[in-house]
Amino acid sequence: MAANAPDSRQLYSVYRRLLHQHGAQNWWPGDTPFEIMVGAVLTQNTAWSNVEMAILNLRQAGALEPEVINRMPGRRLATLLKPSGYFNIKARRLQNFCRWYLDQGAWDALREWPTPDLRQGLLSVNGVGPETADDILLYAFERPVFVIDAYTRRLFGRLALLDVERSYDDARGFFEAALDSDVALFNEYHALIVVHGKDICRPRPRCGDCRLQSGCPTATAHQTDGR
DNA sequence: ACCCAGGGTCATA
DNA sequence: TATGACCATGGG
Repeated sequence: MAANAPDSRQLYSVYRRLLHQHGAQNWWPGDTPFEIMVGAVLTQNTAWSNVEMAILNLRQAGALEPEVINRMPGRRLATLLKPSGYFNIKARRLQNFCRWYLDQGAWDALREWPTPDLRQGLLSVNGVGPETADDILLYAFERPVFVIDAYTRRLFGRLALLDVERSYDDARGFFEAALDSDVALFNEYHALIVVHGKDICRPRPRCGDCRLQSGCPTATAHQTDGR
């Protein structure tokens, strides 16, 4: 039932309100492009506080470099990743990514790739899906790509600006068509959506009768959308 | 003792 | 193509 035609004014209005409420976030929380890429993989369905512990482990082990991650035994890597959860899968995914990253010539080569090619390359890695790829494109390679995540769907779904059922690429196209193609804008907007989601735009409480993962669709009595 | 978190892949129908 | 199972830890 949600309106789906891109509406620039509404999207910019929401952006200004988020910025006013939360202040500039200056993302991504990570020092180097490669650390950002690692964080993007590790944060899949995982609280960032857990990811931080895993990245700290990697740093202390001198393993925040693709060559080191690649030649490390999978078991050893999984141990370092333990606090971030899904550590066996993530160890494999990180090594898949690092192998691809080095095979393509690492940063100096990849930074020259056109965005569509870079996106396809990232998606070709087993363990890198659309959101992880776009995190990397936007925050590491500074390409104007609008990241869609669970917080984005929840917030704009509740604002009735976005149909929650739309596909990832469709939802991304919705934002990219309505907003100026601006890296700084996309960067800050997504960061604000996440911060707002953690603080204010909470998940809907479960109704007790059903066990749907994202909350009972009929349990509408809540005051968690924020203003 | 729940519930949730900045997803993605794979097997099945 | 569409749903479900699975992955797993730390914090509220």
